[in-house]
Amino acid sequence: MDGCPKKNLLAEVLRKGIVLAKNEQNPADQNPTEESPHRLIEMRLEKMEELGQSVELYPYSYDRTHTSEQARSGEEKLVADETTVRYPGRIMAKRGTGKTLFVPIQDEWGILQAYFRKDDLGEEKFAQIQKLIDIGDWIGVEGPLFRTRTDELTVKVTDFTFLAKAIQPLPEKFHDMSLENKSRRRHLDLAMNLESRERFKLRSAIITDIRAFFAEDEFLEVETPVLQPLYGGATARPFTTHHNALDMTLYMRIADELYLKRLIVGGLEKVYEIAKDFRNEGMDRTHNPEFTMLECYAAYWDYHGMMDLTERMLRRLAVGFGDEGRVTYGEYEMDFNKPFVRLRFMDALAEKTGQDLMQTSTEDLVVLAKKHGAEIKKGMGRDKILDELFSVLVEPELIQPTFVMDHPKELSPLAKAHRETEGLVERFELFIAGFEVANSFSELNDPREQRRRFEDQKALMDAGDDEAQPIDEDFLQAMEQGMPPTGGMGMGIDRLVMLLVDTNNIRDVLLFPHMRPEQ
RNA sequence: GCGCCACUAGCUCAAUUGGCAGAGCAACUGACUCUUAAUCAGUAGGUUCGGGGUUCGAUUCCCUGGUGGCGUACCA
Repeated sequence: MDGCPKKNLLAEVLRKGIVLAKNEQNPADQNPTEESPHRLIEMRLEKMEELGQSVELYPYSYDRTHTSEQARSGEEKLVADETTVRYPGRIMAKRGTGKTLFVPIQDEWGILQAYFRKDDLGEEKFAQIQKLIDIGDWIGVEGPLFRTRTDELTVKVTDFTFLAKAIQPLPEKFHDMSLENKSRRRHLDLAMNLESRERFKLRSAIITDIRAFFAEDEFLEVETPVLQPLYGGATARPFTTHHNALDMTLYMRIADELYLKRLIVGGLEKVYEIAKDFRNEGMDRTHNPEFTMLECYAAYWDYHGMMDLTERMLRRLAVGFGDEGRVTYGEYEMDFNKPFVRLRFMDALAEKTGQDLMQTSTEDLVVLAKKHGAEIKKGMGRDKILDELFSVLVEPELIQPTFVMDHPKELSPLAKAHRETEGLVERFELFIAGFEVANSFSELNDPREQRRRFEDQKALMDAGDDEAQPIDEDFLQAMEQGMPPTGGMGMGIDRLVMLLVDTNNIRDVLLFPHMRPEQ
């Protein structure tokens, strides 16, 4: 094998070839990197220059008479009346047969095809569209509508206006872009994928409908600070920033809860905010560093009131955006028309384990949890073990909308103690398709108790827990002014949208998800 | 954070044991007056993610850095 003559000969020839190529290259090629990478762009710039000699390259406006949708819906009358339409959009393809040219033009609502004929347009104009105007450019076409032999609604172009040049080429049209490319260059994703457009329009419509829902219920939409001198209302690490004029540290909010409660103290009885929150934590399929959170608070309500509100809201969304109240998510089919299941936390565990765990000793609880495959770490409190057990035994089965209520106390530092059962709090979480959609409490409004809990948090913080909350004296002072009984609810809007548009990746519902910088 | 996998033309992807880096779309030239993934003939396009190593020879094997995907952990 080693001395194979054929092999050595081949190697020698190849080596010579490489040396030759190098020798050729060195003297001749002064600028080897200059030429190739942008050849497509250079080509387009050249065409642009030529086109610029006869038309305005970047005109200021265009008078549209019809969108693609309006042209389609009004076709019968438009064709009968031989109405001249003026239709602008982006060129998505060019199909020429020498002296004719078919050009699909896309606007926000879809694609309408345009038909260019040399005989109709004359030599110069036809040469423009055929030679100088590229896929990706924007034009407005003018002419009557007709149906082609293959029954495609088409603008028969009598004149057209150049609207803007695309120096960059569009991506290839019949393969999907990678999720990375879609997320990094959303403008291309939106240009190429109408279903992506529809998804983001749906997100917008969902949020609009949520606002309408709260307006009908006479909630007041408010805005509270994003930049906060102290962060709170959740357990999470914050982003930190600096105010130059005041020379002070400010934090991006991790929640708006503490400010909304001050409004309740002030006498605004029903408030809500759709807030961007920021948490300095890991990113994955279901977490983005900035995300949209709905929080609402209502004076004189408890968590039962919030449960009713949450159920009404989600049923409305499922009717509006699902199939008559039914929503498909992956392999699951949920029916929002039926009353949501209401399941007490401890009852669910009792049913799964066959015993009342309120009475079980912590030692027995650890044994039980391990038996069911829950991960038990040192230092976990009794309630934390219950939570682990719950997430292993119960959560995966919560496909239909289900309120899990009355949690153990340790898990819920912001909730009011349960009015009947010792050791529990008045809280609910809404689970749908196996993940948590909403979280709600009868809000704690005793300032002495609130101060104790802040001090517990402070102790955790001093012990090195970087997710613990600092003591917020301003908030405590507001609470000392007296907050009426209040129900509060928080809902992750991004995850709600994921559910309604049936995707398992948060990047599909965020126009510009956070990405690591390229290179 | 950790683990596994991926990165090749503007885009989507090939490339046998380590042996001349390819296709489709987009682009360019030409033909074609109802096309619709138009068609036909031809042309051009590459730092194979960066850096190092092994080898006569690396897209391929090893090390290292980057980015991404999936899983997992933490977490609304």
